[in-house]
Amino acid sequence: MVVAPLPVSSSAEPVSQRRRRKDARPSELTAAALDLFVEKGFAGTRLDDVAARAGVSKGTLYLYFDSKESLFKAVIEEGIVPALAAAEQQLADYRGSSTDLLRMILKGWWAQIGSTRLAGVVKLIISESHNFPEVAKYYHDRVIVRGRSLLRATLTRGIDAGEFRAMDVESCIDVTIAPLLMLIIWCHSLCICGHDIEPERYLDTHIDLLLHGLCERGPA
Amino acid sequence: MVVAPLPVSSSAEPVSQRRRRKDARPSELTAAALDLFVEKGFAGTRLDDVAARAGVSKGTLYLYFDSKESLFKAVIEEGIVPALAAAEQQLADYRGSSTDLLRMILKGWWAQIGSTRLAGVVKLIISESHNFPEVAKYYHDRVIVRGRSLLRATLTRGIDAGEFRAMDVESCIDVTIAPLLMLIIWCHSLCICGHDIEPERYLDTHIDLLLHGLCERGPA
Amino acid sequence: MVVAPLPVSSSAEPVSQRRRRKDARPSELTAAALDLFVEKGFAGTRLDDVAARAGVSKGTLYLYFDSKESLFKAVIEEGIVPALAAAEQQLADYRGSSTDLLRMILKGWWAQIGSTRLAGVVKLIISESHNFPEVAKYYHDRVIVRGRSLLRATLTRGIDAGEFRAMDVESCIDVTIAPLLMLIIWCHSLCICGHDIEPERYLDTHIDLLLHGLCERGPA
Amino acid sequence: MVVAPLPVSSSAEPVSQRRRRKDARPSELTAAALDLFVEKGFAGTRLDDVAARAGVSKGTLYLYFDSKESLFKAVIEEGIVPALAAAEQQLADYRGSSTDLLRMILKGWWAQIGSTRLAGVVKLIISESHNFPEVAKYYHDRVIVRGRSLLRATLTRGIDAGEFRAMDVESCIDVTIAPLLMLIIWCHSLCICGHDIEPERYLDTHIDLLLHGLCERGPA
DNA sequence: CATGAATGAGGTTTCATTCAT
DNA sequence: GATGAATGAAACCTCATTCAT
Repeated sequence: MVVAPLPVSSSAEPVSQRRRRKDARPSELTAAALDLFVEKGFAGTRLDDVAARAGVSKGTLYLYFDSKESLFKAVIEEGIVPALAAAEQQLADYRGSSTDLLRMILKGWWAQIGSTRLAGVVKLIISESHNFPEVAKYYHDRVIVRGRSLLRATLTRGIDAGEFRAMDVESCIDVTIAPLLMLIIWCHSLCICGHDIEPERYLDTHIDLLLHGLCERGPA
Repeated sequence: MVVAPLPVSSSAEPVSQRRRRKDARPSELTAAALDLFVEKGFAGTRLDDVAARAGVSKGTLYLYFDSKESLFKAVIEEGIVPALAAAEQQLADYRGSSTDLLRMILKGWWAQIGSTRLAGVVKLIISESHNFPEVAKYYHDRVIVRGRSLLRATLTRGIDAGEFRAMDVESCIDVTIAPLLMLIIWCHSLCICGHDIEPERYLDTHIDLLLHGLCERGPA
Repeated sequence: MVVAPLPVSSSAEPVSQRRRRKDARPSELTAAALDLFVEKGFAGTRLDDVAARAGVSKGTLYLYFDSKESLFKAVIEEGIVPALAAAEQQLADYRGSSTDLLRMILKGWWAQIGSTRLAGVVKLIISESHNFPEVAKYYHDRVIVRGRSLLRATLTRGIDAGEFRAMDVESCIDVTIAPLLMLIIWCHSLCICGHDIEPERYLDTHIDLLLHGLCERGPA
Repeated sequence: MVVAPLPVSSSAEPVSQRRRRKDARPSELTAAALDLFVEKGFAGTRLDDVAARAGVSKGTLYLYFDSKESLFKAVIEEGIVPALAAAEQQLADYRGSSTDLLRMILKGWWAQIGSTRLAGVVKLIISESHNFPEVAKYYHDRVIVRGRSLLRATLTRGIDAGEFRAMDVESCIDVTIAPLLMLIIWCHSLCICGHDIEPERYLDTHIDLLLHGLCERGPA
């Protein structure tokens, strides 16, 4: 029971203040919920706090979402798919070396997702998928499969072109993704405690090691 | 609040059945708690269920632990430190190439931690550290710092010996660890949904890419 | 709090569509409320549902009624009194045997009240009077007293004329009324479950037994 | 999820105070609930009040009943069936005139049910069956069907023996029962408001009218 | 007049914690 | 030492009521 995730009311006619507010509410609420779910986990988040952070009363939440669980699902759904679709489009007609393409994907991922509030969604999925199998399935089908396809195409292309060594592509995909996801987790959970990570340096090292590792004698 | 981390009752004198049972209780309880904390998260786990899984009454939990939170801390404390100490000892007097040492560390980590129930502790820390800063601090000081030292020493040794390229060691450590931690998370949270990971293959690829990436012309 | 019990707008002057609508509103609302109060009880009825059934917004209810309770009272008040007044008038100048009069009252009650939506009001009083003593008092004074008077007069007349046996009139009244009220309750509450009642047959049997019971050797 | 409706612990061995209390709890709770359900209706009854009346905390209710609804069902189930079974047994081997039998049934009903707290259960069914179809079905099958059978047998026996007129038995049953049920309703709901009923007189009149009505020339 | 978004008190339900047995 | 019945604070959720539009 989610309404109009994106209030695209670019018509010329004047919309009432009230209507504009109502259109904006769902994403105000999911934004507040995202922050708290990421911070406290699903079970640890109180709807009181979500409402307070969004600046509304507890009851208002229930005008837009049937239950805590449906709010959770809306948070996930609203977050990722649009971003991924954009990424796919952007890379579809890339011309250039696979090395550059791979570098561009990883950097782009950081710019578009990893460093934004969308990263919280990723954290959420990782933490809560055990308790929400349906959400995990949804996310798997809509995001993971497509994200892996992107990398698979890139790696395969590089191997076919002789840029990369012949390797087990499927596990290469996983090993490529893993440091990205851990970066999110570190930023969201563990930065607090002592050891700070500098994302740019971390990513550069990951890319450097990866491309060196993929190429027979290091990347061009 | 009593916590007997390891029921080392290897004394020769005969202990009564009841006494042995009492000594074993704490770790029976933390074992049950670990499973459920990993599966449902801290807030999502009910002490009823912990007690039921351990085969005792709910009240008994409070004979051994002051509160849900102290049970959580005991789960963490009991789990990791002994394992890490063993690993440090094992590697202290290693003689051989840094390449082999690094390979051995990663494989050993999987054998001693990643594939065992200790992995659940890691998952827990990752999921819940936000809500338990003290636990995160404790874990950081006792585990993360020492684990990173191990890798730092290995990488530095390899660079000094000319086996590895000169690189930014600190971020290399993180990038090396990340796939290990993600492997745990995948096994504990996401395996359910569709994409199965084969740990051995995944680790081999990680090691292969890493060593290729670290060496100027690939590992020997 | 406005209550227009009967929208008697039979004036000759033309009223605007809007005005006619406004006059009709209160009874549209009480009609919707009656249905739901009967079906779910007072506490179990949501004003949302009342408004939806009447085809107006929830706020509109509050233009006509101060509160849920005042809506309830209006439902009761609007329902019964007019019908009873009509019945009294109709029977005032009856000439004929008491047997026929009694038969006519019971049949008439079914035709005018028992089989109509007014029956719901009776059901309501029965179910909710405990929670609304004032409403019960009001109903008692306006309806019960007068209804019993009607029967008392009829029975007394029959006894005085030698048509009926001399009996305890007050309890005869109650025993006469009881099957009528239970008929309403059965139709409104219990018909659902299995045992169907055929009101005409039921009434005929009631009248037959009653008149046989009242007369020394059965009715003429 | 009801436990041991009747704590038949007449064994000689001493039971702990605590155990005895636990056995008694369910019926203490249903007794309290019955009172309030009858008085306020299902939706109008707060579990706080039920708990308070039973002298326990709100949480304790949930040790014995899964939900408000299951408490309601327990109230119904616990109440009637035993009483009816007793009545059936009592009448099974009756020898005597049908007139006396019928009189005995009606008087007995008042003594065993109508004048006891079981009457509240009847009131409840009447008020709430609309909202709880399953409960209504259960009650219909277990109570109504059997109660009607009792009367059917009696009436048929009387007609066959020539004591009663040949009549439509099914509707006679309903008309016989109706004043009993209304008596309960009056005692439980409407006595408050003015018109008091005297049950004994009311019943005598009902029986008098009924037997007179059934017999060709009045009962013997 | 009419709307329906917003409110918040109050209901049902859960669960960490206590304590008499 | 062990139990599990009892507690009550706090969570989720509902809905009568209000008020800006």
